Amino acid sequence: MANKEALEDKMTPLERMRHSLAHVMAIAVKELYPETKVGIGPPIENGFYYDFDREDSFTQKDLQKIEKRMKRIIARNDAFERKEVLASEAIDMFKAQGEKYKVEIIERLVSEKGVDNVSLYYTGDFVDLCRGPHVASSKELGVFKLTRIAGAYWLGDEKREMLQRIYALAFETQAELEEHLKMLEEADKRDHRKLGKSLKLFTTDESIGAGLILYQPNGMILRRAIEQFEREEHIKRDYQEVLGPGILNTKVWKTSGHYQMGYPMYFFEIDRQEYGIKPMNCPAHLYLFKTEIRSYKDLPLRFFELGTVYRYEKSGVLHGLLRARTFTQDDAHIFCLPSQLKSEIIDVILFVQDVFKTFGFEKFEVELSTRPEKSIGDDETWDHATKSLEEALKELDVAYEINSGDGAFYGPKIDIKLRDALNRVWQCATIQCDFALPERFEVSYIDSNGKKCRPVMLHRAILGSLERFMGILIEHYAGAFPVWLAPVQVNILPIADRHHEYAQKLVRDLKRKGLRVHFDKRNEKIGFKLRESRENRVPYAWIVGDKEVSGDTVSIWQRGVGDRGALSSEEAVQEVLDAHLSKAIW
RNA sequence: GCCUGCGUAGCUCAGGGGCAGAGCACGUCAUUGGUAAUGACGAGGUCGCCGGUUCAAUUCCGGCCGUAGGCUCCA
Repeated sequence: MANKEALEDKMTPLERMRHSLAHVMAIAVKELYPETKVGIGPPIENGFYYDFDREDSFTQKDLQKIEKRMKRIIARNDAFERKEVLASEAIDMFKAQGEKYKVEIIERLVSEKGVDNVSLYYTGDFVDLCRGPHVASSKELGVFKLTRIAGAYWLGDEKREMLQRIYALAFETQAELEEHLKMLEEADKRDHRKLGKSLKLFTTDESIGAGLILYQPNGMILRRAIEQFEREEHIKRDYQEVLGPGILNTKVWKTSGHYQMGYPMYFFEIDRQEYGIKPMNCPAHLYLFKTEIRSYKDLPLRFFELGTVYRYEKSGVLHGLLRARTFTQDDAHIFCLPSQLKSEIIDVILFVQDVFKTFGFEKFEVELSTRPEKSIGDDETWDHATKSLEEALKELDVAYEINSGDGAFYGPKIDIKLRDALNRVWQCATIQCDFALPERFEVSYIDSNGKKCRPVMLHRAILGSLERFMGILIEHYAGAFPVWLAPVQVNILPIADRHHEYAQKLVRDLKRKGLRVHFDKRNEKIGFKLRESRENRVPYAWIVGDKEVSGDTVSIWQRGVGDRGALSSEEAVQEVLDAHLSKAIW
């Protein structure tokens, strides 16, 4: 076993505290429910968990009892004592206690790592196998709160037994804990599923089926705004938009390999031919490439598709817009010469950054994933591609981390993640080199010597899935979208019926400029209409009454600003138009 | 797919073996108003679906579907 000092170095004091609290939780559970067998209990971001095996399920009430007992245990102020023993001794001891999971861990350590000794930690009467380190005594433990119970497979293996995991938050001070709870509350308020419902963006229905999204008119406006922007940006950058069919003969999925790999897709039969609903857009693009003899002069060739795909996601992973069974990718495939690889990658990275920034995301994280053990292609090809990716990143002076061996079996890749307003990380963009598909579909171009050659293929997505990105946008802005994305940009609120005619003129003015306006004609008081406009996060409310009609003005209420007073109607229209066209973020 | 919880009006939710409840939204009427909720009246339900127990099930039990949080997956 690695030496103690090295491990202590690796664990921060906070992690050590959380880790020790996990032990305290195990002690509490064993004291309250002695028949329970313990699994493992590591520190995690914001807290810790411990896995238990017990006949009865833990309930929310049990959590309170356990939490109380933990506090009592901490008050006892037991020391955490470390003791090193022979592995065989430890096995005997845990066997005698019936702690089969601990026995399994030690046996693994012995057989896989060849350890002789293991370390045990004694806390009062409780002994746990653990490499440590721990706090010296329970006095040093901070504040914590048990949060929830969840199922978790032993060793993360879905074929093994399902244990009960108790999650807890833990911090050094009460203030930090409360701050974190506040953050969770804020995240809950921003939940795209809740906002999606209240802002009438999208819905789902159990009669329709799990993981299937229905766009409401407001959601469709948001989606179209994103799509239109993407089309324009792609065309600017010499991509050609294409569209493949939603179903392709299964033979194609056999050629691509998805069929043999058991890719989660849907199949059905027409005229005794089996078809598969597309879970990816690439095969169609490969066939489109093959419709002509391509010259090296045609490369790079960039096919772009807003491609709607269907995937048989497991029921348990579905999550609003973030994980649905049908979604649309902003997908593109770039066919190029190996020598063009680097500059293509640079262009894609710049493209991604541009797009992210336009949507209001300033912080990104980049990961480069290299060749995994199981992979196809020769060393030279892999080296060249990986180097191209890496050089592109270096040339752009982009900070990145390397995920060694985490690439796809068919090629290395770059993933670009963004951070949202709550500093959460979301995986969106991906740039993947693919050596497999050009080969499998036998695509080629003619080089300057008249020879047939295999082009390199890049798969890339910027937003990833439009649904998922919309979910991220909703949470990032908490539903208060910038003008260019807002389903309703201006709400016109007349004070009384006699102002409707003037209001209608304003509606026309705005619509003529292509702006999205809602005219609230309801027989309600202005306070009520304004309140609702605010709740719907509409960026502008224009209030019109006698004063405005006579002066050809509007009284502007602006989101994030409040009552701005009167402005001439002409200037007001121009202001909204500017905010719309400039895609200003506020 | 697995574990645990949940499913009552369009929405948010209360209730609980014996006539199904509230607020908001919706409809009608009155009110024509100046920056976060005008008032009155009305309509709205196979209590997710199927089966079982019971004189009686929305309520208890089982299965299924959906959903929430995790796990596994999504590399």
